[in-house]
Amino acid sequence: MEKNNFKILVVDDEPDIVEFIVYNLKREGYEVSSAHDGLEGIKVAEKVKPDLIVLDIMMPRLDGVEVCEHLRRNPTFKNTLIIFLTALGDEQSEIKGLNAGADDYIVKPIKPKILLTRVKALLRRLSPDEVSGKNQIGDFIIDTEQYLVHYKKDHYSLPRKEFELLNLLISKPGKVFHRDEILNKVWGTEVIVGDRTIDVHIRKLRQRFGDDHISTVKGIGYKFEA
Amino acid sequence: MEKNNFKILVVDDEPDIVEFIVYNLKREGYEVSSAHDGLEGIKVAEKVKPDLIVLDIMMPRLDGVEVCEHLRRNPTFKNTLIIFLTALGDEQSEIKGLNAGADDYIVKPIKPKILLTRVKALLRRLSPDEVSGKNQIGDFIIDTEQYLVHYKKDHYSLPRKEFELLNLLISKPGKVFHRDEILNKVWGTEVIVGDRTIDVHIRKLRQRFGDDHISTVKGIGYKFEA
DNA sequence: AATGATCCTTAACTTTTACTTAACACAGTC
DNA sequence: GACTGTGTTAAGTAAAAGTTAAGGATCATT
Repeated sequence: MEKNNFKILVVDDEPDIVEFIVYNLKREGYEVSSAHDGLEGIKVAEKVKPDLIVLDIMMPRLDGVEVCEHLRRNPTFKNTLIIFLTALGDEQSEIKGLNAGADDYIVKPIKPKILLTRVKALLRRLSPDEVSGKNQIGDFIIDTEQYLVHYKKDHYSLPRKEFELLNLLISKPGKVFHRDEILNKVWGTEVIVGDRTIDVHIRKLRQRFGDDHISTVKGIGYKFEA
Repeated sequence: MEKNNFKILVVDDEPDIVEFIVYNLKREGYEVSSAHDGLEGIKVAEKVKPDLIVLDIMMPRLDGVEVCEHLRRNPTFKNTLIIFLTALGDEQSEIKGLNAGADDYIVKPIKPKILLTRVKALLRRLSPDEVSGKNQIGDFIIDTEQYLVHYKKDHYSLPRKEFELLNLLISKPGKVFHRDEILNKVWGTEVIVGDRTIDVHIRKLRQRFGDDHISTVKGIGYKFEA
């Protein structure tokens, strides 16, 4: 069981279904809470501030669409992901749900695999900074797992700082990274290094891969040219 | 037809389906391009940099899942939304698709309403990011993230003060900015510079973009002409 | 623990670029 | 026609980044 820190709230009036979903989500390492109708759902949501809510549409007291609309009005939940559960073929609910601000819906009966992949797909969007795996742009492929940079059919094993600097710049091609930002993300907030340190590492990257890929924006910082 | 600036790419090997989807999206005001197989899809994507891609899974040359995986490796497309088209009940593709980094999928046969509400739901999530960092007026686009000024299909990398001055004036087209105000906002309160300094920077901007965009209000300051 | 290799940071120096100034020209106003 | 505010230009100055080599830190190897 991998560890991840996402909080998920499951709201449905049928206890069996809640249990079934909660069980599957917990097995994946999510932190799961639950509620059994719309009103309770809102209360729990306000308390635990989940990253994602699995929300049944047909419920007593307050249906899923209303819950969704209510939550979306609150800035706290503007970026909370919401997945609806709908009865098979209920196209109307589906449209209403998405219009109410939901991010996805799943048709009952629920298949665990489908549920989990969709949850994962949505949550991935929540942590965009994560640069795991491979990162390709132009002639470059950055392999963060192996700490390797593939460039034009060759591959290089860069020193750590050089690698992290390049990886940072490449993570958003074209974006100008302020020197402060670079220091924070590559060197961390605690360490204080001199002004020329960044330059020296930039220079090494330019020596390796040519001057055309990293450009200077004077007074601001550096950027990777797409 | 409302105006929105989102670019959508449709990739499917069946011309009828492409046409059908393109027609529906265009009616909503989206800027739509299309491709007829995976390889072409990637090429077009790299050219137009769409905000969202509607991607068929079953295609010759390169199937949708592969296209998706390829694109996701490139930081440029890290936040590009991807919707898969799958045949009815093909649960395996669905899971593979979402694992490959898709944001949603739609089961064929496609119903326009479903397609459009889902497209809208996904794009809504994108908007706040898109807006920040870009400022468009007339022929100008100020990109503060890349520190670039796009002007009539060309782009310029201005020195800092010039950039900030232009950005200030353009932030409220038509408004007259007092010289004092300009000094405060661009130069800061601490620094004291001579009278002619502003003029010189205004002049540089006029040299670059022509005299028609920035006009002098004698005794007061300058303004950007909309 | 000693060795050697690699990597990181620094400091001094050079180069480049951007910014400011000063001197003067011009235009409109009283 | 003196005054005020802005336009223009080129030259001087300041600031940021580039470059280099050297010293120290770190790490793997023996």
